[in-house]
Amino acid sequence: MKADSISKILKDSALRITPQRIAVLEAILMLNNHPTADNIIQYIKNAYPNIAIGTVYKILDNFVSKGLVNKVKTDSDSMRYDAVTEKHHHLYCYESDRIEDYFNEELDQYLNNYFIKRKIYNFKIEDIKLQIIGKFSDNTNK
Amino acid sequence: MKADSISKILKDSALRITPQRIAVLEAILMLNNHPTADNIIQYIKNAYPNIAIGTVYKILDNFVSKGLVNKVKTDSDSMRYDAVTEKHHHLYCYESDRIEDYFNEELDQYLNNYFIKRKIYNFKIEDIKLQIIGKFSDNTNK
DNA sequence: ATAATTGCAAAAGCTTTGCATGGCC
DNA sequence: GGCCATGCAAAGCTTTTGCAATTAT
Repeated sequence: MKADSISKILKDSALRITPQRIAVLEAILMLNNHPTADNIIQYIKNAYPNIAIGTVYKILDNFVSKGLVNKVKTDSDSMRYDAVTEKHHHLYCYESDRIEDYFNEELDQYLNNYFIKRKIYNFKIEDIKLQIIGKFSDNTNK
Repeated sequence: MKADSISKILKDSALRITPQRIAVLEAILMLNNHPTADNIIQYIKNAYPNIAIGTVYKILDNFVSKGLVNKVKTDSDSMRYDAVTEKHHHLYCYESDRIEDYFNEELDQYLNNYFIKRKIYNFKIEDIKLQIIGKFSDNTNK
């Protein structure tokens, strides 16, 4: 992805355009396995040896609060980040650390309708995310 | 819950019965909002001022590996623990930190069947967990 | 008896914070 | 120019680790 299109994404989110922000966003988009902050920092360091860890965390928080990036919950210590903002679910592989996106509008529709008919007492649903746990049949890490 | 029944649970899981383990398991069962390790430690300290933090973490790991307790992923820093081992999902309230269990066998059946018909390429599903995000209508924290 | 568990304290992550410097608009 | 973002280093939290002492079986 070109720096131009990334700049545009930042501008559209009313974020000041800085080289660090471009680098972080590009890293998340390139590293497709839902990178940790550390993955991102390592990736950036090639082109950008002086970037500060704190800066990356601040940028990530920033992106999250603007809805540009989402946090992905995992069982392990560190938070992972996801630049795909369309509604989707996740496939978790318990063998590798791989997490893949899973899109299925048909199922989302079904679940929406299901919970309209079958309300949960005392709870107003805003979103439903599936954690689909299992194993990839190949062994690549993409 | 009586110490007797808790001892039985430990014995059934082939775990050595110690006062610390009884206290931890009792705490998880009593604190119903999916407690953090720290919640558990605070709870235990009343009756048991000298319990070591490291011990509680070791006990929790132990319980998790025996399947007595499950870890619950959240957006926040700390892991939470769940003593309910039957298949269930979670309601996450984004306002409070409340997490409630949600059981629905009918829906589980449907999802099982759905994914038998509609396989995910390259992925073998072992379990599906719903994260149902929203808001409780009351304001209690139970 | 012996093997596992505990307590303690230190250390190891990951993430946040404060503040002076520098850069974007 | 003014304000916001960055770099740096320190500190905060949660969790893990190692080891000697203690306890369960």
